[in-house]
Amino acid sequence: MSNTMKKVTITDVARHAGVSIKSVSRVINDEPSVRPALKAKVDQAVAELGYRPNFAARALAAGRSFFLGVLFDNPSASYTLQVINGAYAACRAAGYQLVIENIDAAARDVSAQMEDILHSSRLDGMIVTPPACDSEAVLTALETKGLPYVLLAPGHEEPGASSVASNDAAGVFELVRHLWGLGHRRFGLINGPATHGASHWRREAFLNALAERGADPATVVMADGEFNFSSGIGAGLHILRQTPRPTAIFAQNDDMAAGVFAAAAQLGIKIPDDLSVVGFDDSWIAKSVWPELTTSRQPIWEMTEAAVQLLLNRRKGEKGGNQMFECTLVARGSTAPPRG
Amino acid sequence: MSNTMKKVTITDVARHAGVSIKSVSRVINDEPSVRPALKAKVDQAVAELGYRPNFAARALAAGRSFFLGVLFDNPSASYTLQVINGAYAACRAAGYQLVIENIDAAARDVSAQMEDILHSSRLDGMIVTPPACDSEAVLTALETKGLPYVLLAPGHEEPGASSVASNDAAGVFELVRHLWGLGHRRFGLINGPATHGASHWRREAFLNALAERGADPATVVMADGEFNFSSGIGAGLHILRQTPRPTAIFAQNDDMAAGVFAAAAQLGIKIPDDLSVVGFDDSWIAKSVWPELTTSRQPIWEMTEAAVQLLLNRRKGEKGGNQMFECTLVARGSTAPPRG
DNA sequence: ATATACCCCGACAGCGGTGTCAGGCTGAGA
DNA sequence: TCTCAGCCTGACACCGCTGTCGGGGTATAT
Repeated sequence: MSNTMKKVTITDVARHAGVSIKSVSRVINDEPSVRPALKAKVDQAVAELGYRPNFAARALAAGRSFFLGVLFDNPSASYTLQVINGAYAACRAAGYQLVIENIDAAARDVSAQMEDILHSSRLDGMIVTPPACDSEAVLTALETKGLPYVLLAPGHEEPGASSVASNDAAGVFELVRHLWGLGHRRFGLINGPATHGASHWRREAFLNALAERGADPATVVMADGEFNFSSGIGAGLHILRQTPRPTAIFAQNDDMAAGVFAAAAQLGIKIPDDLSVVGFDDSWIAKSVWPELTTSRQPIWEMTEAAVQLLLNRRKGEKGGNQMFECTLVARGSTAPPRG
Repeated sequence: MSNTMKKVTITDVARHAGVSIKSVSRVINDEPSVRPALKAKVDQAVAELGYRPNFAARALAAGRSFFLGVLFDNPSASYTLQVINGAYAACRAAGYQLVIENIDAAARDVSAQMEDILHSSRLDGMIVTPPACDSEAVLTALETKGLPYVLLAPGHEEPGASSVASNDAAGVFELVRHLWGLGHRRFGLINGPATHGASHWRREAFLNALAERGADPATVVMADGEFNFSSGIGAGLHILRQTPRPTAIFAQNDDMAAGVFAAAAQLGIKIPDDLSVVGFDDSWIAKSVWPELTTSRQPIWEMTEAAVQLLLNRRKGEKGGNQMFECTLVARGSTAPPRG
């Protein structure tokens, strides 16, 4: 093991193994056509010396940085952190480093921000999270810079772009099946902001699923939110003051669903006795309310790992693809049969 | 501006400005003894060519990486993200990159994990967040590697180490003053885990503040939590079932305070009418409950920025220091005079 | 005008790897 | 046994920037 502190370089390894530095380099990089015997010698020397390649030197010589970036726009705590964790794990496993980048896609100077980010940190690739992945300016910047990127849950079909998405529609269908099965017939729906693609397709999926069961979509009480807690309160209050009051509310993400809890508390409405609530994402907040929130789990971790893989594969010349992940129903305490 | 795409190197700038590359380097690095006229020429050339120094080359030549790490152990969403954001901003401002590192300080192989992290990513410094900052193994690894580090809210006095802390005691005193002023006399206290230094001193501060006002600390109903939501529920239930029931509960962080909300809801206890609740940190969850949580704001952003500065200054040979930040009371809807 | 410091600036050698390319070794075919 | 691919391996330049150090310029004193 590495008793040796202080920088061991490739030259040391080469000398120790009695081969050339280039050969060591080949072994390190898993290049083809390296005879097993050579590889063994080198591997042993590496182990004995505790050698670790120097990032900077590799980056400089190879012209790549071994850095992958994740671009965030809306730092919604739970979602963001899940993405970070997933990407982090995948990166480390691949010998890459993860760097976080933030922009404000709503601002006027998006292009300048992107220019700045892309220029200053020489990334090998970038994962673009919603809603940045739907920003024209962001994609253009990426494109002109020629940086490989993969879109996470993009709201639109980008011709040649790689993407990783979740089957939200199926997830929503499950949710509806669940609620319908419990006996609910009067529904409330809280949409997300129009800038997020998810807002559209989750709404469509919800209304379609209802229609499929013979319900009249026109009876659904809708309200708009911002994918955050406080907007959920407002939307929740709006919906819960309708007559007849819905017995179940679908909030398009967990944060807004939590807001509905607050709204219900204010109005003295008990969950799940008087009202069932479902969210979407199964983010951290879903288990931070009481009763815990029934929701549809989006496999964010897996999706992010896939995104990293896509990025790495593109380096090897492979074409990017479009992967789809399934959402799964997570039934918790916030849903129950309607009373009466 | 930079119409020019494709790598502009320091050589290009030097040629364009009619100076040597070393002079450009000097200007870039703000080295002393550079005549204004020279600096002006270089700056102009840099601007005209849209030059950005290459990270890898700088890192390789200078023997530093321009990377700062933040070490996390307990990915408590809100806290973690606030730290990341603060550190991110400070890093970018200083021309550094931020890399996130996770470990499991409770695991047996902490040393191996640290070894791995420290070896593979050649950081220039590291910010160590709680509770990792109190892990013997972590600090030892840092020390033997000789990597500059700064402790964020450490639970103990580490002789030569730099640290940034918040004045939790004062924050807790404020909280007590607030509750006492409202008329509360029977209190509940939810502690954090023993591995966190904060658990100890927040408890002491709370009991002292009460004693100072003539209350008998022995009447305080205590329960232990884990600094997370669900443990807050359990602790809350425990406390709220006591007779006589406390009229106010201090949970040592916001997550557990939110748990108390859930516990109260289960027992049909109304906040703030029947029970006042206060937390600590003013993290994201404080505004994700209803009524919003009265808490003590810990200036995490500022603290993190300070930590980065400390790290950067140490590079310049300055000695590290120990900075202290004040906590401020944030009165929201979860506190009110006790009923009756 | 000349000497004496002092202050700037430039030439050059690496930092630690990787890409290129030529040469050596291997095994198959004659 | 000799020839000729074909597969491995090694020598070397170079990626873009910074540290060192010596030379030249500038200002001040004489």
